Amino acid sequence: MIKQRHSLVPMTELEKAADVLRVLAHPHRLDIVQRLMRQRQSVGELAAALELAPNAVSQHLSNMKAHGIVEAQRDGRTVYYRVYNPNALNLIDCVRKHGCGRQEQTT
Amino acid sequence: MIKQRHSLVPMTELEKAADVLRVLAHPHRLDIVQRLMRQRQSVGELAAALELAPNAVSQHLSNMKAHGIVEAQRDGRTVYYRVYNPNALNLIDCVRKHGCGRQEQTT
DNA sequence: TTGACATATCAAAATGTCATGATATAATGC
DNA sequence: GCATTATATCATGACATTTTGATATGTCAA
Repeated sequence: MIKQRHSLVPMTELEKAADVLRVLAHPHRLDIVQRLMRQRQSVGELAAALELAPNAVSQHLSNMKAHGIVEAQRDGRTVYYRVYNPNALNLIDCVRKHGCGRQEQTT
Repeated sequence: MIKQRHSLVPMTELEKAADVLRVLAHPHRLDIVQRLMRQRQSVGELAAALELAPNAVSQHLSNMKAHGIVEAQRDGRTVYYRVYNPNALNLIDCVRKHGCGRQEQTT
């Protein structure tokens, strides 16, 4: 078994990755995504669960949708969202599993 | 094999995760981390590789150090950095592996 | 001690993000 | 059509981040 050195991800890819990370880097949006990982939910359900104004939740969702993280599905007058991008899902899972473990720092 | 539903990560944890994600959500910092994953590097080496001013790189590093992502080690007048937080490392690996795959969106 | 080099810190302008309230659109039932 | 409910969009002030140049610190060699 030969130890393989990773090749460097090119800048264009890093920019895309940073775009997605920036969207995920918000506690409310992380919370939304982890809930959508369990099952699809409507804007209103999420707003109630997170105790946020519906328009705030709608904005977070539209932000994530624009970045391909979630997708919408309208049913009557309620709109259900689900996680769309499986890689964002992987990332979230990574965050969830490891707690993204920041040790307490000595600043 | 029973299908296990994930428990929800509490808000306090999500905030910590978001903190780290926010720091990683920058193309230059991602680039720095992926290079440090291969081997430790000095500020000057990184600055040359990224074609950035040394002070800019130093600031990125100090930001990441403050969040426990990298650590510094001085050798003479040059300061070497390496990845410190193994979970940040996992996250980066996740980003690297999957390209953090944003499909092109239809906005 | 002085000069040179490597890194770090500081400050300010430019830019970006967040939260909030007001308004707009979409779908339903009457 | 009109009222109601569910989402979405827009605008704005507050706040955070990024970039840049100027300055400071730390280390070495002579």
